[in-house]
Amino acid sequence: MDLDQLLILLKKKGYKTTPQRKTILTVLLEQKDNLLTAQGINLECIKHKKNTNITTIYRNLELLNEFDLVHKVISDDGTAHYKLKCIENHHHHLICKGCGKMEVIDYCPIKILENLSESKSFTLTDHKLELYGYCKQCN
Amino acid sequence: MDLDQLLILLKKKGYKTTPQRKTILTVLLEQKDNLLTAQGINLECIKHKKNTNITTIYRNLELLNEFDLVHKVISDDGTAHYKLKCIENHHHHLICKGCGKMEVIDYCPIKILENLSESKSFTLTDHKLELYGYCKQCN
DNA sequence: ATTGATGCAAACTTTTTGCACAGAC
DNA sequence: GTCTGTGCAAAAAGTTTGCATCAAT
Repeated sequence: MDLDQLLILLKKKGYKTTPQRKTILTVLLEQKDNLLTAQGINLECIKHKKNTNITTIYRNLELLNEFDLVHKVISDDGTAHYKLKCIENHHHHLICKGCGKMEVIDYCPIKILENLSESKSFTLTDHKLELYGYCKQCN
Repeated sequence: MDLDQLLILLKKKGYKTTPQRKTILTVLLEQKDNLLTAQGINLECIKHKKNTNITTIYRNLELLNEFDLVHKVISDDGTAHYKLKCIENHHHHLICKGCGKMEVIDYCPIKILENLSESKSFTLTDHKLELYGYCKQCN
């Protein structure tokens, strides 16, 4: 999925194409599987010399989240990190308890735990699996 | 692990036994595998007629977290939820995207995805596996 | 022309910090 | 008596909201 496809998708839903929206999506597309905070996106926008108000960034991220277009991960310090869903090929993250660095691992949950430590030279201490969906009442 | 054991453990590390600390630990022990926010703990303290300043709660949770005695889960709205690690028998959570309810599932990541939907009548839409540990540099 | 989008400032929520006083050892 | 713990108030950080204005369709 590229910039134009995303914009067309939003346009179909009644959302306009604006320079700010373009910049934010461009930044997210560039980052691929990297997780970025709202502040991080802001900095990237500045690098592109396309200053974008932080409020606008939040509002666009919320919009993207509504249509399930971004993956939102909340880190241990409570800050939200985002990346586009459309470019991810289903994988997960290694999060270093030392430096907080988030690294991508390409495989899916099942059976990765054992052969992970050596292949990434990452010492596993803990893991969190959170499953989302709808419970009996909400279904 | 019960209240006295926890208090002894902390005392060994140089931390004093105070009524507030006792109340907070008592509340956490009662909740077993339930996840509680700092505010939630506050409410429970009030129910016990042992009012405890919210700051004190945060400070004690931080202390417990330092010694890896609590499990800290951050939800999608950015609020931290806690429970004691010492009473959990390694499991994970189902988080309803509708109401946000967090329910315990007793098994571990591997191979639960397939037989989950029917056994809990929970419609899975998404899941997040986050692995924590130390990377090459931090090791 | 209409309706959504933006920018600014201010509000809000959760969490953290500074400081004086209280209390556990 | 010492030193950690507490409560209060204020600050900080991230995020959200209200409102007037701007701009894409």
